[in-house]
Amino acid sequence: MVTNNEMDQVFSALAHETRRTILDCLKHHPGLKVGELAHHFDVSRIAVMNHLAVLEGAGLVTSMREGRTRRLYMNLAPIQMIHDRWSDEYSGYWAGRMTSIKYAAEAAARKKEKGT
Amino acid sequence: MVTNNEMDQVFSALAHETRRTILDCLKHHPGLKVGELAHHFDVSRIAVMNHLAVLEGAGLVTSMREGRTRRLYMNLAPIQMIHDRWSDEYSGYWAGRMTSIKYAAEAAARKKEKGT
DNA sequence: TAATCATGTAATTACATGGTTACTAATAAT
DNA sequence: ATTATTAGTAACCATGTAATTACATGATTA
Repeated sequence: MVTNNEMDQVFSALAHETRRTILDCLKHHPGLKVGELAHHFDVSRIAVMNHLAVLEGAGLVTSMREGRTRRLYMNLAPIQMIHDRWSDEYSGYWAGRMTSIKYAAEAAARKKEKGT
Repeated sequence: MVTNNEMDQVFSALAHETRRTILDCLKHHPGLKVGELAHHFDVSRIAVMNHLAVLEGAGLVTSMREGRTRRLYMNLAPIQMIHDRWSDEYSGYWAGRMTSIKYAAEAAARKKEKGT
């Protein structure tokens, strides 16, 4: 089962570009250390650590101690679980790929109009 | 294309139980009016309207004016687009369903331990 | 036209988030 | 043993979020 609280944590973890980029880093470089990871970003190491705490809280990042360092790993299982549940719950409501592309085009057009 | 900003909006829209429940309501009752929707919740009508604004900002809810009322509809296209992109980007990194179930069991166990 | 009803806006409040700097703790290296 | 390195904690600040109450707008209906 996946609780509402867990969903809150997973979705808000994903709702920040830096955190999504962290996941992407860990995808490409599994086992990265905290400091190494922090180098990839403009914000302070502390800010990155805060983001890590959010990701770990959501279960999206796991880590293993190794001396005075910590090795970090991405874990997509929580997303997978939400995905599995939603595929069932909303099966039949998903638009086809073409429909969603059409929606994207319309959204882009709307944004363009706003700009004038 | 789906921009980082759009992803931020979609994920933070989904990161609140009330908003997820709103989507669920609109799934079951498409064309619901604002006031009718608000009745389903404990919080004030204004709070529900704020949540609606967030969902509309993310493109997850659309609406059509009809006299003095507004009819609301769920739109899953933004989620679909993110899903399509991630399936590509992270294909190969998804754990099998069994693995994610195993993860869930471990998470539950960890939580139980903490409680003692 | 006046009364009513469905929405929407403004102002306010409490709390959460994302960031900073300064300091602490613990391991490794000289 | 001292020093440097890596990670974590504390305190703080600005901004954003989620909720509230009170008021405003705008369409129906009596």
